Amino acid sequence: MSDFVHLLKTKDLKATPQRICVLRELEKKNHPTIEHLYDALRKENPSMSLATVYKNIATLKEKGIVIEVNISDGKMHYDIYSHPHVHLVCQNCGVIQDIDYDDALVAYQHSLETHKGIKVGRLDLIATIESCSFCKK
Amino acid sequence: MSDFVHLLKTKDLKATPQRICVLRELEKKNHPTIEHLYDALRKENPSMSLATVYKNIATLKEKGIVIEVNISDGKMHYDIYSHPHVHLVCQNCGVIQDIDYDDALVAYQHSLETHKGIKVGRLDLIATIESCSFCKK
DNA sequence: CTATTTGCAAACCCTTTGCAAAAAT
DNA sequence: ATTTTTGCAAAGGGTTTGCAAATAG
Repeated sequence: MSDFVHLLKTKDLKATPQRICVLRELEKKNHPTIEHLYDALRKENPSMSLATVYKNIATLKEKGIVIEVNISDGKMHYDIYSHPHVHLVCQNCGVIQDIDYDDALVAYQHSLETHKGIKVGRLDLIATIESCSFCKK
Repeated sequence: MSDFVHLLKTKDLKATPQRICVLRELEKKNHPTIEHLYDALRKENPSMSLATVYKNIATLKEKGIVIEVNISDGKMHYDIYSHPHVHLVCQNCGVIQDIDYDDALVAYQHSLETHKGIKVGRLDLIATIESCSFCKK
């Protein structure tokens, strides 16, 4: 049994081919939009519907399997959520990269909690850079 | 001459009453949505058009006077941009607060730049908290 | 067999656009 | 007088919904 089938079962979701394809496409780490997913998946399965992509993403989001990445380009991007991480967005080519938390970010979260007397549930951090190794500018 | 009129002139924008009202409403620090702005401004000026709010926000954003705050609630929120800051969003009541950068966040940005060999242009950071002093939960 | 999911189309926002009239400089 | 901005209505684009048929477990 593939990992995705198992993952879906543990979350009480049916392992439909459409759903597994969505996860497989997300796994490629391109941080695709709904439209990207739809275009890619329609090539394998021409009857795949746009609404199915939307519904599956909504379901996977509710279950915490997928997170939304909002880089303010007018469309939502999606990412499989494995552990907390930061997104690095290249202003030049649009590539989104995942960056693991480091000690300095953990320290910042602690400083926030200490100084503001709050408990941070989640940090959504998008760091914009002018160019990256993919566009080499 | 009011500060806003002066600000607009330095950015080569005409100081229309509608534009000044948008800025005044943004100044209240409620991080309003377009709809909030429209509803509030229509009370003072019933002929104020929704398209005018959109156009002014777009113009003010282009000039760097206003920034978009995306808390993933389906609508964009807006904020006057004075200096870099973080947004704290209460999951319970939806209130958005501005938090100034502190040494720990500056340290994190430096660690990113040092370890990844990148130059960060902007950090968009949204910290989600479960409850806040406004909803007292 | 039962509950969930799919696919289609229509409906639903929120946002943008075109254009003539009004206002700012 | 010139250029920008406003207001209206229509169009646009991404997302959601309703429902019958298909599928997973």
